[in-house]
Amino acid sequence: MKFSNFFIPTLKENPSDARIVSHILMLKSGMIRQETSGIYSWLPLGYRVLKKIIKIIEDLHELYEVNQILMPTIQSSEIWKKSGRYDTYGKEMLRINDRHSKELLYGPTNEEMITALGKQHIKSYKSLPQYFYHIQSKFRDEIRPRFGVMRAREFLMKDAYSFDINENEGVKTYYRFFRLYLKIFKSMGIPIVPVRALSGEIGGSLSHEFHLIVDSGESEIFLDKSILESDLEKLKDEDLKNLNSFTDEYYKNNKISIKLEKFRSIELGHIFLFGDKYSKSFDFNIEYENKKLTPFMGSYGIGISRIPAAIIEHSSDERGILWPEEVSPFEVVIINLINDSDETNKVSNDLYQNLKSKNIDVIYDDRNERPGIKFSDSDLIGIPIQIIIGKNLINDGNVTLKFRKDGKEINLTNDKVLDIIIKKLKNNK
RNA sequence: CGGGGAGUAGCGCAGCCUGGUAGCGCAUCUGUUUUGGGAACAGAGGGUCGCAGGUUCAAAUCCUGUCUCCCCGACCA
Repeated sequence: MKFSNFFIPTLKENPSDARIVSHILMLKSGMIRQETSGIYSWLPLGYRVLKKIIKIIEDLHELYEVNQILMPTIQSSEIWKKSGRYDTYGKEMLRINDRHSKELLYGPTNEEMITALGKQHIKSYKSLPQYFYHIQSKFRDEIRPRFGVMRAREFLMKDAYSFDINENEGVKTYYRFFRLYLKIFKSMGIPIVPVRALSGEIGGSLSHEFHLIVDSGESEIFLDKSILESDLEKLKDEDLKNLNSFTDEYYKNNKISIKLEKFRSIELGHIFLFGDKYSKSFDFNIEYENKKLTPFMGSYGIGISRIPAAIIEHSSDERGILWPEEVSPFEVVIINLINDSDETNKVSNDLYQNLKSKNIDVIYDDRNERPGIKFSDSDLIGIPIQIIIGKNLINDGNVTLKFRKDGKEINLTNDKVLDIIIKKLKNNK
């Protein structure tokens, strides 16, 4: 993408409505636009980040043999009456009537719908286990939306659901998703911490949340610091179960007496093993060894649209955002400082075309703007690698490779840049 | 829902107390000069002052109602 064609309404001044750094930077960098309280449009820059996150989630769910589907955002009240949650869910649920006065709702989650789907189509125990997921907008009518997309009312969520023949198998599936989650966040460059949690509204016995530790986080967690350094993917199910890390709620309710450290954090994922709560209320039964079997279920959520904000909370400086390469809207930005030089134009353009042909996400700042503006925009939007092309090219045939995170600069002849960037990005993949 | 704050040009704000018909910075447009860290000068365009009603010769300003947004608290990915 050329910067001159890229729609990116950046702001020079801090928006008056934003308080926390991620909200400020997302508005300033033109990632999002508020439509009304707690409801946002994703503009090109923001949507690119979102799509990177979605791609990682999709690829890894595919790797874990989870079926991707797409359920509707609008649901009928009937299935919610069946589970009993139409009454208990409360005002968080946005209820709508259609022209025939039929009661509809904008789904806050999909346990009921997936259970109805399972009941209709899963007819034999031999087809279990079954795993499904989808990525879709949800609506929860929060009492007070805040912090931009961090606590929005409409938000994008990945929610997966599992059906197993019994609790034993359900627990295996649960830890399968647990590991999948560790892998997903690792692939996004996010140091995630799993914590034992209460199940809340969804119900059930086993539940974990996946948190990112940041000082501005809304949640509080208690944990044994050694967890932060250990490679959790290598642990056995049993060890994952016994990790010393808890949500504050769980910590207090269960009167945990071990000495643990308290951190502020953002919840990015939540998994539940809730058993037959929904399959039972839907009368979802399968024949098994001449008896009835009620599938054992779990659900596994990731708050996708919250992730970009969480990453920014975790990683920014006074100039702007610092994206991890894995989710950065672009991997490389080419900054051409001299717009009316044939030489810099040619080198910039060639490099741009070459990087694109190697499938590297590159944005080329070809605007007729002053250097200061180009530098500050690049820093603001947080692209990890900058290639600066200007005077040095004309004088010495050099371009400058600059890393957003530490500001380190390397001068190279322009024929070497391509190889070095390709090598660097490949090493991290 | 309780408590607080705010709606004036695309963005950030002043003006309101003490009514006299709207201003500043940034952005935008034109021109000239600039160009390795948010340029300078000259000129130009842009506003139903959130909305409705009232008071008044006259309302951004006073009064009443209403809508929206933000912040603090209880709820949540």
